[in-house]
Parts: sequence; structure tokens; C-alpha cells
Amino acid sequence: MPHQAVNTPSYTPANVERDTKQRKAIRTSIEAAARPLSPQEILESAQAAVPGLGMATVYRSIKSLVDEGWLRTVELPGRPPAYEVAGKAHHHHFHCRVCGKVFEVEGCPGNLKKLAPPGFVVEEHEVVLYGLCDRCKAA
Amino acid sequence: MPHQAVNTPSYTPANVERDTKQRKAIRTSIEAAARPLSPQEILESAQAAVPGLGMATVYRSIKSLVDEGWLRTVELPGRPPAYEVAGKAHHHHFHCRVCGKVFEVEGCPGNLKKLAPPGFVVEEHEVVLYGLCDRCKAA
DNA sequence: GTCGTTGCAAAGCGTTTGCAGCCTA
DNA sequence: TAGGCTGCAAACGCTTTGCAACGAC
Repeated sequence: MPHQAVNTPSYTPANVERDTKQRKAIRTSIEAAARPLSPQEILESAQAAVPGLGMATVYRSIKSLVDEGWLRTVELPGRPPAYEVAGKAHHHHFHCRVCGKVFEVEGCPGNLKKLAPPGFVVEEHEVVLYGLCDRCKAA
Repeated sequence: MPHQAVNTPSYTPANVERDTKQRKAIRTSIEAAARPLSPQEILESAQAAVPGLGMATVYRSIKSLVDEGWLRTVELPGRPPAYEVAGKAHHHHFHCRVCGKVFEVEGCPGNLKKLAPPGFVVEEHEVVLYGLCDRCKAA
């Protein structure tokens, strides 16, 4: 079967994002975190690399990174949304009621589709655990 | 742990709180609904009985009813909080991505405590299903 | 009559947007 | 150099709070 080996496809998306120092700092901060970060946490972390960074830029970068599919929104009940790198294995979250931080938990209870009433179609689900993280439990 | 039966919870007026027509209308609206209501929905529903009712009163009433334990906050990801009468049997929620309404679902997957990392203490959990409700599926 | 409650409006808060200048590609 | 990107500040939508009048007890 023939393939395109000769000329590289000139596939150039209309809106390519520019790789500015602000966005690099934002991506680096999110990658470095072991847990989903809030916009405020992203701002503070990225300001270590780019002191003048403004919150508006953080929100705009988050939005474009989510649109690109690089970033995933983690909407947690009662808290502002947090963000984590997309493409991870299916997992859920643990929300510490003391320090407020969000942690990832592996696994999934399964059998969730059976809970829905007849006629309802389940497409996605979210499971959130609340309690004390190991650090707050010790304190 | 045993929980209260599902039938109508009785409202026990707190000693310090007055039972005004506004609060009666708000309680009645919440009791009449078959699903959790947002503050805006509560306002609109209660205004049928008390036309001059203001949003500030709705928020203040919600807060005191929650503090009393009569009302339960249902915090759903990506939406403003909704409220339902407390004391119902343990249940979870289904969020229709088309009409945006929230429905109650019976049952619980169980085994959730096992998902948490070692050293973490699970006190509560929430399960939210997303998809199409029966009405939106038909349409 | 007391004093908690109400409605209005202003203040908070987190998020979004308009704009002029900056800077990457 | 062009046009996307940034920082500032104002705009927004939702929730909370200050205040004087109201009304349940």
C-alpha cells in the first residue's frame, strides 16, 4: 500500500499556539504537580518562573490548553475547578476536608451504570472521596 | 449506620428563629420539588407565594436551614450548589447533560473506602453520573 | 415593644473580557 | 513585520453583607 513518504504533509493548524515563557511556566507547573491544581495554585507556582505573570493569562492559557486536549478539567463539588494533565488512566479523586487539597486515587468501583433509573443513559461518572489525607490525619 | 426513613421529615423550628411567610414559602418549595433545587429555582418557586421575595432572603434562609440540619447541600461539579431536604436515605445523583437537571438515583457502589491511598481516611463520598435522562433520550 | 427578619443596594470574589503595547514565529 | 499574547483594569455573574424599615412573638 502506498504511503506519503516524499512530501511532508503541510498540515499547519490555523491557530498554532505560540510558545511563550508564560505558557511554558504554566505547563511546567502543572506537569510538576502530583495532583490537580487550582488556577490560583497554578498562578503562584508559575510566578516563580515569571514574576509578572497575571491571573488573566493563567485563565486564558488554561482555556486553550483544555481546548487543545492537553489539560483536563477536574470539577470538584464545592470547590473551584482544578486542572491536571490529560491522558492519564481512568481515576478518581480524594478531597481532604482539612487542607483542601485534591489527590488522585486509582481504581474505580464499577457497576455504576446499573445505578441509573430505567431509560437513563450513563455516559460518564465521577467519584469523589472526602476525608483526611495522610498528612492531616497525622496532625 | 442506621439512617432516617425516607418519608416526610418534620420541620422542628429552632428556638431562636422566627417562622415568617418567606421561610414557609421557601421550605414548601423545596419540599414540593422532586429533585435538588438551585437558589435561583428556589427563588422563582417561592415567589409564587411571596412575590416580593428577594434573593438575599433565599440565601439567608438556605444558610440557616442548612445549619439547622433540615436542608442538605448537593454540590455538583461544574454547577452552582443545589439543595434538597435532609434525612433521606443514602443516595447519589444523575446529571443530565442536555437539560441540566439533577435527579436522585438509589443505591451505592460500595467498596469506596478501599480506593483511597494508605493512610487516608474516607469519611464521605459522592458519586455523580452524567448522561441523558429518559426525557432527553427520547427527544 | 423587642429584636430577629426582610428587601434593597453595595460590596466581595472568582472569572472573563477590552484594550494598547509586546514579542514570537 | 503580522498577528497572536500579555498585563492591567474594568466588566460580569453569583453570593454575601450593611442598613433602616418591618413584623412575628
